[in-house]
Amino acid sequence: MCARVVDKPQKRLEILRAAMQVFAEQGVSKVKMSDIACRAGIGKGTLYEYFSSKEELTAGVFALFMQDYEDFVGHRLEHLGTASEQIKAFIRLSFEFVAEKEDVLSLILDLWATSVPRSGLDLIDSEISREYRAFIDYIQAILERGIEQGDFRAHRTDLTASMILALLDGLMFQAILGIIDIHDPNVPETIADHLLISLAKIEIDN
Amino acid sequence: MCARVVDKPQKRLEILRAAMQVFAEQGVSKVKMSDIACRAGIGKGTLYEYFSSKEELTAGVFALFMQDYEDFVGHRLEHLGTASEQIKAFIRLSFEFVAEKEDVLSLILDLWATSVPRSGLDLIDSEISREYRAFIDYIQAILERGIEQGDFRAHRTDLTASMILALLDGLMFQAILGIIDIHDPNVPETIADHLLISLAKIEIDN
Amino acid sequence: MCARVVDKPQKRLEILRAAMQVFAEQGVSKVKMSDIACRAGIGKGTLYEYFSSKEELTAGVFALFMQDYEDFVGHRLEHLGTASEQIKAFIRLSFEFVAEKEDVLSLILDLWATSVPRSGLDLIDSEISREYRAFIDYIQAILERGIEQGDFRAHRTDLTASMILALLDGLMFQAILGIIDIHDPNVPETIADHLLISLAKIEIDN
Amino acid sequence: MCARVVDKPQKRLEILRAAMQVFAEQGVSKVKMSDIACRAGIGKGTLYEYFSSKEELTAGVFALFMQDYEDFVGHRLEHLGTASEQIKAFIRLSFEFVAEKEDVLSLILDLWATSVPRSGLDLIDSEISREYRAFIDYIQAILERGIEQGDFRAHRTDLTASMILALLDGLMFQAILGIIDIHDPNVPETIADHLLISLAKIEIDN
DNA sequence: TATGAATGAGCCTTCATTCAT
DNA sequence: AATGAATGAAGGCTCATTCAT
Repeated sequence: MCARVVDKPQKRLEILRAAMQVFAEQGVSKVKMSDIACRAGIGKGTLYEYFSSKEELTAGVFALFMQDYEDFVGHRLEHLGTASEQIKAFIRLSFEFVAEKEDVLSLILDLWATSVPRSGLDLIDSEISREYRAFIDYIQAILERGIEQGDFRAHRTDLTASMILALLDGLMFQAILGIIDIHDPNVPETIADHLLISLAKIEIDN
Repeated sequence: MCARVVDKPQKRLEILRAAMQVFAEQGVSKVKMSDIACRAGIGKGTLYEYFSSKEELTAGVFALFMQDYEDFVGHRLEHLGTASEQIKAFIRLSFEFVAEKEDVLSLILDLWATSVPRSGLDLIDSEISREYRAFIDYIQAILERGIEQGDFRAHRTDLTASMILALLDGLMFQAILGIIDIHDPNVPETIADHLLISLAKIEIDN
Repeated sequence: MCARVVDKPQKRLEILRAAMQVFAEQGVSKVKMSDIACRAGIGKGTLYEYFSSKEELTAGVFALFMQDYEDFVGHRLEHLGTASEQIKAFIRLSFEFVAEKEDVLSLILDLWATSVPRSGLDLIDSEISREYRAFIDYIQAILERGIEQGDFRAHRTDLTASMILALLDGLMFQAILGIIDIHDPNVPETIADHLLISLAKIEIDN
Repeated sequence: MCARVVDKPQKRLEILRAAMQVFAEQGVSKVKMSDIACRAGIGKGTLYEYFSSKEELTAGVFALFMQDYEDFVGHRLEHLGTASEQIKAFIRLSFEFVAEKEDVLSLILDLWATSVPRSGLDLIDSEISREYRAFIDYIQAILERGIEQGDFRAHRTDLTASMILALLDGLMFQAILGIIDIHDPNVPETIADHLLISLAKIEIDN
């Protein structure tokens, strides 16, 4: 009769948020579509109005998580001055992000596991790889600028960028396992210091 | 009088190796018990003579992987001299290990995803956590000795140990994604250099 | 807006009736869930919308059978006059019931075998025991009233009640084996006569 | 080399006794061949030296149980005088038998359930039926003799024989359920009294 | 548009039976 | 004769997906 007006994109987002929670709590492979529907407060069949399969929904959750990270970090980095400051801020913001997202932190592991090329979930894995490379490029660009501006010594910035992200990833894993305290501000501070020391121009000069 | 003689521990190991391969190729959750049996060249039912469930078999695979790593790295580290050398060797050996194990590398991600505390697989998760902490302690001990011996400046060795492992973990992830080349000897070299620079006593003195 | 409308209790009953048939034909342990689904004209998975396991479904079938018996016998007994008449009617109705239910008669044996305390099927066994005792109490009450009213001589009514049910159970077993003819009206008649003779007040008086 | 001398029939019997125990404890369908082998203290494969299948072994257990009953009751009945005494003794001995066999009592229910014609276990079911009819014939012969000798009134002895066995079967079931106390000597006494009253010549005369 | 009842392919696990020793 | 490791058919149960309402 009369078409109820539904904000589809909005509802889609709500579903993704609900799914993200449940995925984080139980792990992607243990979660049933009905669990997600239940958490989202909708019917099981309705999920399929927004996502054509569990795989697509999963990909959507992962994409959203990456988007959250980009939004969280990206916006606050742009107006910063030196490359050093940006690197330091990047590390700090990354920690803040995971601290804030603590409840869905374990999702990252599933995200990683799912992103390995062999998995049938091609929707996801190519996406992740691309996003990941984009982050590396982003960091690398900062490093390059740092070298240009005399902040950093010249070096293989691609490797350093990889290192920085690797460091953050690995620490997130330890945070999930409860090995490091994600809320301790000393941690990102110390990490950043170590890093900047090894990048500093003065080291080489000596 | 007496039945077929079988080296049970040996066969158990063969099954684990077969399972490790299949897990790496397809991901733990996609692999069927029949796949493993098939790869191991035995009947499906025979698996249950050695493992009471898929979960237990999975735990066994993970434990074996960790054991492989410990064996690979541990044995070659002991006879080395200075702490610096040991750290450098640890990084290099870790890279060598993953380069050698390239075919089962992606298993690590499943291992991690499975090891997050919430997952029902308690057999695994406590094991992983414990193993992981043991590694950190091991590195930390090297660092402490390095400080005593004047190789390294004084600092929070717990954090540095965490960092080193995090770095290696994160890089392994990138290796799996194909972002870094695990066979390039420059990578561990550069990583180690960065690290040692940031730990070196002389930097601070200056 | 709203999903398919289904009379769940009604469908549950239909499934139980179908299962009852198949159980009677092949024996509980030989019947597969898929057999039941097939007979009920539904999909295998649908069974699990109504029963969480084969055990629960089995318990449901048994409960239904007992219910049928209670309904069949109970309703027609109430308006009868003397205790003698009621006992006689109880025996006759029990025979009529099994004659009518001839097709599912053999189910009783499975029901009994399953109801023995040791079997894991606790859902069933406690139920059966309780129902059985209820029947005994019911008969005992009739006997007590018969004594009060001078129909029967005084005696241990609990034992007699047990006897009466035992007799009926045992004869049902023989009916299943084809040893007695359940349709012969002389059988319940003769049984009842024997019984009433042994209960009659006049015997003792003499 | 040298053939070990084994008393096959003896060992066969030991296996049957072991199986009888386990069947009684867990129910025929829940018992695994390995359980029986374990209880019998032999290897799983050895069972198949004595029985070609689980079905045959099960049939053997049931036959043994019937044999035990026949032996227990039969031998002590022969030298008794009147038919009344024999009937009374038969009831008492039946109770004594189940009291003595209390540990394997629940086996009877499985025996019955298995004996229903439709069950695939044809080995067993025809056997049971035949044995059962033999018992009825036996009782009937006693009754006939009782009539000839003037102990009992004339009546349909086939039905009475059925009744007597039905009564005993039904009471055994109640004993298994814990409804009657198998050790209470009043029970068989009372049962027998009821029965003999209803059979007595004098009743009819009056 | 929303729903949840229905479905059946698919998987883990069991266990009677076989057979090499 | 005795054994127990190996097997694979079989069955209970799950869950992503469909579709009638």
